[in-house]
Amino acid sequence: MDDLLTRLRQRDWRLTSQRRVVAEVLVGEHVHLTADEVHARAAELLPEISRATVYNTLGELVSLGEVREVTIDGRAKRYDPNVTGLHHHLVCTSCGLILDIPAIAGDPSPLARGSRFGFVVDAVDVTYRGTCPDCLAMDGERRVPQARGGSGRS
Amino acid sequence: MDDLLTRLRQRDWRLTSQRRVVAEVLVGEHVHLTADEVHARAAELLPEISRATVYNTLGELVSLGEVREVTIDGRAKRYDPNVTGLHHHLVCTSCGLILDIPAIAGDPSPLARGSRFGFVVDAVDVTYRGTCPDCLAMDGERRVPQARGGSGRS
DNA sequence: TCTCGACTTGGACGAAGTCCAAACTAGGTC
DNA sequence: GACCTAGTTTGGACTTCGTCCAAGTCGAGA
Repeated sequence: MDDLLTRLRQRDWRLTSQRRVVAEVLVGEHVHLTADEVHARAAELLPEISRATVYNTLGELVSLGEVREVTIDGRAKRYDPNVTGLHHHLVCTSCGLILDIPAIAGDPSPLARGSRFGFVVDAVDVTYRGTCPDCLAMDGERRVPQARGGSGRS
Repeated sequence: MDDLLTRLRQRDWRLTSQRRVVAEVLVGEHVHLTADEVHARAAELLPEISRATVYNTLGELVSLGEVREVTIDGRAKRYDPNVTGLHHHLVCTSCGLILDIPAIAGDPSPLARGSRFGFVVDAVDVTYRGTCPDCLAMDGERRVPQARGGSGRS
């Protein structure tokens, strides 16, 4: 966390209390929060923080490469503080659980694939969709799908 | 196209003119249209068709497995009529071009990856993001990014 | 401490998508 | 062909997610 703040300050990022709180929420939670969830968590620490500021700050953290933006379900974007290791996402379409899984040998190679089509590729998003162990166990029982936001260790 | 309509009718899908038009637009265009684009195209053939009907019909085609829903940029969902062959998407972040590229040996194996975590995986979305040849050629010239919706042969 | 430019705020706005009740119609039955 | 009914469509209201803007605030260098 302190590392992050130091890095940001080094890049002329003015360190306001709002930005600090947003960064804390993201790094502290280790899950994939939506902007609204970040706002809610941030507001617990700093009640007067505005939605616009949260959006601005998230956008900046993304463009600084400190946070990764993932769109899992086409609804709200989610913010993933895990940018250090290349990883993919395993998503439960029943309960919304999002798990980070490490990329392995044999996973798609960006450069090789893109170059065949003249593209210069700089990122690959891989999302596996399926059903998690818990939902599989619940089997026949009808369950109202609910967003779990991802308890994946990021 | 006729195959599609036959398949749908066999599944007790009531064949209305609205549904026929939406299916025609999707299959005819072979590109990745947004719901709004589908509505605009459909309205050329059937001016009184409503947005709600287009959304309903797209949702049904997706749940029937005749169309694939892809979220490329976190904005509008896009609808991909190519569900026959396993393929990935190559997206130009500069102009919005979307290209279908075939999956190849060495691409992620859904079942194997998911099972390590107790998941039963039924789909994988792979999106490569980068810059297309045209935008690379335009190089330094500042260009207003615009959605090209994807001219990829689906 | 002062100053200034970057940052924050709240509210308006816009795009994408959903919901609902009323009207309509495809397709089966007679 | 006429009738019937459940499934479909419509338009408009509504929700959610996100962006924009002008005015006010504040971090950090001088």
